[in-house]
Amino acid sequence: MAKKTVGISDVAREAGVSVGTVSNSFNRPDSVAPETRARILAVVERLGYVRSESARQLRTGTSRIVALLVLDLANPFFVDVANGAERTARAAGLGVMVCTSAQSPSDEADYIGLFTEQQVRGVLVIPADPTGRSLEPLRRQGIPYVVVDRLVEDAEVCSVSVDDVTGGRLAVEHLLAQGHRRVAYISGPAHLQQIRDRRTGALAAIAAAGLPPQTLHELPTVHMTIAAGRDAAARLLGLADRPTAVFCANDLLALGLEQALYAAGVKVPEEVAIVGYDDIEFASAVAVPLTSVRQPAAEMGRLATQMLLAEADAVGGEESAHAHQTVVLQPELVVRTSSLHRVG
Amino acid sequence: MAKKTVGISDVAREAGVSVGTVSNSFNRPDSVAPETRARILAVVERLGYVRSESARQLRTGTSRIVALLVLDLANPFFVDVANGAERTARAAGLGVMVCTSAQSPSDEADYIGLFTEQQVRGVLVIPADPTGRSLEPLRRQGIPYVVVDRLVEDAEVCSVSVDDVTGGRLAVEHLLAQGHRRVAYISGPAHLQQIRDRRTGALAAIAAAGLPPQTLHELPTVHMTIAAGRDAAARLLGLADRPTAVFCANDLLALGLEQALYAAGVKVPEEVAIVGYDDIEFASAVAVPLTSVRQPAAEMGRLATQMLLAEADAVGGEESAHAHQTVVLQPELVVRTSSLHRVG
DNA sequence: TTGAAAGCGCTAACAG
DNA sequence: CTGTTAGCGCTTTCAA
Repeated sequence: MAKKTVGISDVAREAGVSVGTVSNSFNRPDSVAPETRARILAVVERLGYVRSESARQLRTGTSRIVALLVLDLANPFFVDVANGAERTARAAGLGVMVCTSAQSPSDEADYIGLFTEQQVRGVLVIPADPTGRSLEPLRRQGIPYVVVDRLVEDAEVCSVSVDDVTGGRLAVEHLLAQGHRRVAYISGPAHLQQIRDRRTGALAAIAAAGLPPQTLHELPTVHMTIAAGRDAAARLLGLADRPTAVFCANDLLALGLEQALYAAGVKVPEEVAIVGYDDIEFASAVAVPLTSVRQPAAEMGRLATQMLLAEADAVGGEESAHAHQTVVLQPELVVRTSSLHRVG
Repeated sequence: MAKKTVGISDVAREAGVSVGTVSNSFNRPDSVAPETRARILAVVERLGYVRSESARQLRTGTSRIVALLVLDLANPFFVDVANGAERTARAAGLGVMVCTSAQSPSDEADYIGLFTEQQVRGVLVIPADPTGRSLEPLRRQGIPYVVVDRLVEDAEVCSVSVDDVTGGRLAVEHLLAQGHRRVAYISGPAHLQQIRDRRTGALAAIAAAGLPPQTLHELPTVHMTIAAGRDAAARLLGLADRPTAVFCANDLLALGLEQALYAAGVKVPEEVAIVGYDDIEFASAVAVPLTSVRQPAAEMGRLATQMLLAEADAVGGEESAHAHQTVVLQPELVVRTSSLHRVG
């Protein structure tokens, strides 16, 4: 039963060459005579030889997997980011380890610990810990990482994010252009920069239109889920001077809101217009399709991975000072039915 | 810049002990004097020592990560499976590498190759290759794996799946009970056992009701996505004797269908009743909530992981013949508005 | 309870 | 073009 695992030396013996030549036939094929190489490959095939990554890694000091730590795969937005990352990494011959921090800084720290022990090639992280302290081990171990979906000013780290101020502005500009003068902002945890930035953008749009800040009525949520969106609907309907338009901090909230409004007999967009955020696929799949601020999620994953690999190569190769960069992508408003109704 | 990475020998020297003792203080704490251990830990802390997994793995022959290969994270059903698996693995101190085969047998084969090279602890796989041939390398390498979401009769492998015949039966029984006598089945690729099983269940319900098989009108799709659901709606509406009820092979199809029907002015459930499959969160988040056959996705991920770890332990430990098992979970019908209207 | 030493399987010089 | 060889950092007997 205990069939001894076949190693490089077995192949060498069987092919009548040295282990070095076998190794070369894999890693520098050109330095091996074609005929020898063919013979080796045949033996590899016959014996079912499989390289041991752990041995290679121990030797070379670098693994062939990159880690991606997201907050929550239940939000399709993060799935899109993951897909973009996975495709890019695979194109480079690397595997991606997708993990979920569930927004928990301690889970995040655990995973970061795992990644350092694995000596992964690099990590893409959407930070759960606002202090950024949990990323410290990566820096200490010299493991490249890029922060995704968060703007990081620190010149010592790469980051890819989307301009949330613009996103918020686009959303509310659109609403104001439809004639709305009382807008609710169903938001999320105040400690999230994104939530603050989108509010800033929203207020900028309001100011630009010559309206008072009170035009925006914020309804914060804790979880930014569909359920939270339903709850927010109840609060919205309870408001004295009910807003005629709502800007939601993500599509999950918007979906929950739209459903609850429907259940309450409140017409969308006639009585309440809605704009969501992220433009997840489900946003366009409901009866009254959702207007949403589209974030280039897959593109973010792709770019982040490219930057990560570039940094990893720089570290691996020359000590050429890798220039950390901060990329900020632009969002885009996708107008659909949920906001298409002029008022006033 | 090139700060030499600190290894176990650095810790040993600094703590005035041998490397063996340092290793023991991690792996068999009880065999080390508490005082010695404390001293070592202090040094570890001070030096920021991190174990090298690759070295451990090379030595012990087994890694601390399990792989999960799903078809497509865009379907929340698979995300739920992944979450169940991830939680269970983490509880066991293992990391999970979630990968996507995009339904492509060749991508699947590539990933399986990666997993064998990594010598992962085990793999959970939702097969994309119906022949099961791409899993051969795992078997050859002696890497434990369990097949998820597919029934595998083979006594040589563990599998966890859900009873699709029952699922199909539940869905159509419900529809017939509402008085429907013409039911459409918006299905998927015929090579999928699930698609066939659900049809079998649907037909069984029809037969049990004393109705002819023609009662079921199948509309196959290629992709089982929201877009495919919209397309199917068009086909449905073009039918001569239009069915009054539709059973969809998954919720994505059902969502697309419901949206298209709404756009066409066809009332759900009054004119057409709908039952979906999977009970993803979004199914209950739309204006007319979807009746759906719930599959215990997270439970499947959890169970599969447990079985995998059990098998891995069996392999690692004694040669105690691990008893492969085939677990079949039961689905459950969740009735919501989309099917609540009596006809006839 | 601790130390010494033998590799795990591979890559990358360096010789030939 | 190919062979030899020295480790990569750790775990694990085996002695002391």
